[in-house]
Amino acid sequence: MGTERKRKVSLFDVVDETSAKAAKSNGGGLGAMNFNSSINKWNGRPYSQRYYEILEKRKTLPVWQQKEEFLQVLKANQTLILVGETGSGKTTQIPQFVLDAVDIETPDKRRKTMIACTQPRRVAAMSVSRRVAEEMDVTIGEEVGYSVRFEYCSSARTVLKYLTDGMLLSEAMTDPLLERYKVIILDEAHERTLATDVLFGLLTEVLKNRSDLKLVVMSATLEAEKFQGYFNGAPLMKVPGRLHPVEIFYTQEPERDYLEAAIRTVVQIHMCEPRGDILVFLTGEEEIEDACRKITKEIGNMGDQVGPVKVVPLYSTLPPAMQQKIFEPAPPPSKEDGPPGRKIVVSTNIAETSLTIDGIVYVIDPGFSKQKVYNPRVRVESLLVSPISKASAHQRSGRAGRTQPGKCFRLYTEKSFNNDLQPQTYPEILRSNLASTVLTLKKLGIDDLVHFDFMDPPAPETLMRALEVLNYLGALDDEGNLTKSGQIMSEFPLDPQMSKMLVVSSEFNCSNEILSIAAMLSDEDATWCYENFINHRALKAADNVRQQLVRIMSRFNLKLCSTDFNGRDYYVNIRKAMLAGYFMQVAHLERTGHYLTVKDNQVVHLHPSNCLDHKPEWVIYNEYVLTSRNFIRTVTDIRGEWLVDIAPHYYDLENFPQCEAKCVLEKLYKKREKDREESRNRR
DNA sequence: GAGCACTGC
Repeated sequence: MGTERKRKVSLFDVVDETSAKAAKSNGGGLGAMNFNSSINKWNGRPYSQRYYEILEKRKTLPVWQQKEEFLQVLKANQTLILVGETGSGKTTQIPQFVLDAVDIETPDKRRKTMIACTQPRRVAAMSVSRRVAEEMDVTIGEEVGYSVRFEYCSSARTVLKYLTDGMLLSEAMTDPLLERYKVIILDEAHERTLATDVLFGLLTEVLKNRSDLKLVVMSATLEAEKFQGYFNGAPLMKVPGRLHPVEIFYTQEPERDYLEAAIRTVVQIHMCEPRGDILVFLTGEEEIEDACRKITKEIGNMGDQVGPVKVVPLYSTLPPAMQQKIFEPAPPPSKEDGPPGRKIVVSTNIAETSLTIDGIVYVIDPGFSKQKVYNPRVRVESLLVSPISKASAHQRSGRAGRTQPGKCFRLYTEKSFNNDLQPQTYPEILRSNLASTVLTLKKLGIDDLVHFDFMDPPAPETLMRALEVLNYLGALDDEGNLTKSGQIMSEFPLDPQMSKMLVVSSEFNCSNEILSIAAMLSDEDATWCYENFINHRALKAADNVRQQLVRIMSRFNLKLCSTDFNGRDYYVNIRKAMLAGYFMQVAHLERTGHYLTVKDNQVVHLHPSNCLDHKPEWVIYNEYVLTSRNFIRTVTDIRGEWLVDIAPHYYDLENFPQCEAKCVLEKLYKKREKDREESRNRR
C-alpha cells in the first residue's frame, strides 16, 4: 500500500466554464430518463405538484451540472473524493444521484441494501434527511430515514439513510463489513471528527473485503490531495460552491488585545457601513458576555446619531430559548428616517459550522478559538485558547456571504495569516484521550493498533496510555486482547471508566443507583439543573440515557438491584462501585490543604460547582479540567481503605512516586495485614 | 467561585 499511496490521479481537477457547459448540454439525459415518469419509483405513488416545483430548484444547484460526470466516475471506481464548498448542494443531491444509478438489490434479489450518508452532527443528519425526503416526495422514516442516538427514524423500506458518523461506527460493531450498505458517503470529511477518522481506517479495510461496496468521501476544503493519497489515488471531483463574494480586510499591525479590537471594529462598522448584521467570533462564554455588555454600552452612549442595536450572545450552553434570539430580526430604526437598526451576534465556534445565521454581512474574526488538547503524560484533556487554522478562517469569512456580498475583518495581519496560521486544524484524533476509541477498535477486531491505517496516526504515547488504562480496568488482558468484561464495556456508549462502574455495580448491589448516576453524568450540565432546582429537559434526556443503559445491562444479564435505602451500606456500596471504575482518578488532601492527584502528583482544586460541605481526605473525580486553574469537577468522598481493597493492582506501592499519599497507603496496607492476621489468629 | 464545538446498538 505504501507505494500506491503516493500516486495521484485526478480526473476532474478544475471545473472551468467550458466543461461545466458541456456537462449541462449533454447531461440531463439521465435525469430526464428518471424523472419523466409521473410515478415515484420509490413508493409507487404519483408525484405531487410540489415535487416538480422543488425539482426545478434542485436543477439550478451547481452539483447538477456534473451529475453525469459524477455517475461515470462512481461507476468506474470503488472510491471517489468529491470536493465542494458551501452551497454546492452536495449533501442533499449526491445521495440521490447515487440512488438513481446504483442497484440496491443484492444479486440474488433477496434483500435490499441501503445508501448511507454520514454527518458529524445529529441536527444535520435529521434536518438534511427531512429535506431530502421532501425532495424525493416520500415520507420521512419510510424510503428516506435517519439514525442518531435515541432516534431511529427508518423502516424496512428505507433506501437512503442519513446518520451520524458515530452511529455508523457503532453499527460496524455488529455488522463489521457494513453489509447492509451498498454505498457509503462520508460527508464533511474535512472536519476530521474522531469517528470519521476511525471510519477512514475501518472502511479501507472493509473495501478490500467487499468489492461490491463503494465509498464517496465528500469534503469542503482542499485537503483533497491528502485524502487522495490516503485512498490510493482515488479520483477527485470538484464542484463549485455558491456563495457571494466576501471582501477580506486585515489589520496593518498586530493587535495587542483582540477583545478590545473586536469591540472597536463592531462600533466602526455600525457607524460607517451600510445595513447588514454583524457576527463576531470569540472564544468562550465569559468573554462573550463581557463583550456583549461593552458593545451595548458603547453604542448606547452614542445616542441617536447611530441606529439601535440588538446584541445577542451565542454559545452551546446557552438555554435554547436564548439561542433562538439569533434568528430574530434586527431592530427597526428608532425614529422615522433614522439610521437602520442592526443585529450583532457574538458567538463561539458554534456559528462556524453548527449554526447558520442568515442576514450576516459583516464577520469579525480575531483569529482564536478554544481547542481541546490532550496531554497523555498526565492523561488530561484541556481547553486552550489557540490560533485558528487557515481553513477555519476561510469558513468564518464565508459566513458573511450567505445572502449577499459581505466583508470579513480579520484582526491580524495578512503576513500573520500567511506565515503563522497552520493550513488545517489538527484532527481530533491527535488531540484526544483515546481510551474509548481503542476499546471500540478492539471490539471491531482491530488488534494491531500500531499498524492500523490512520490518516494521521496518534502519538504512540497516547495509544500506550489508552491501552494501559484499559488494562487497569480489566477490559484488556496483558496481551492486549479484549476480555469478557471488555466485551461488555465496549457496548456502552460511555467512557471506559463509567462502563466499568456500571458493569461492576451489580456486584456492589447498587446497579439501579449507578445507572441513574451514569445517566446524569452523561447529560450536559448537571450544574444548571441544580441551580434551577430541576430542569425538565435535562432530566428527560438523562432518563433517555438511563433506559438505553438498562437495555444493555439486561442483554448481558447484569442484574438490576439496590441496597436497602435505610441500611448503613446504601451510600457506601454506591461509592465503592464508583471507585471500581474511577480508581485512576483519585486526589489526596495534603497537609498543606490542597489536593494532589494520585500517582501524577498534580496540584488540583475542587471545582466551585461541587456540593461537599467539607474537604475529604480522598476524593474521586469525574473530570479534570484545566481552565483558569486545575480543577477536578464532580467529586465524591471515598475512603483510603477501599483503594487498597478494590484496586490493589493500581495501588501497587512498588511502582509509586514518593508522596504523602504513598505514606498513608503504606499504613493502610500494614493495617490490612494486621487485621487479617488477627482474624486468622482468632480462628 | 466557573463551562470551545460535537458524538455514542
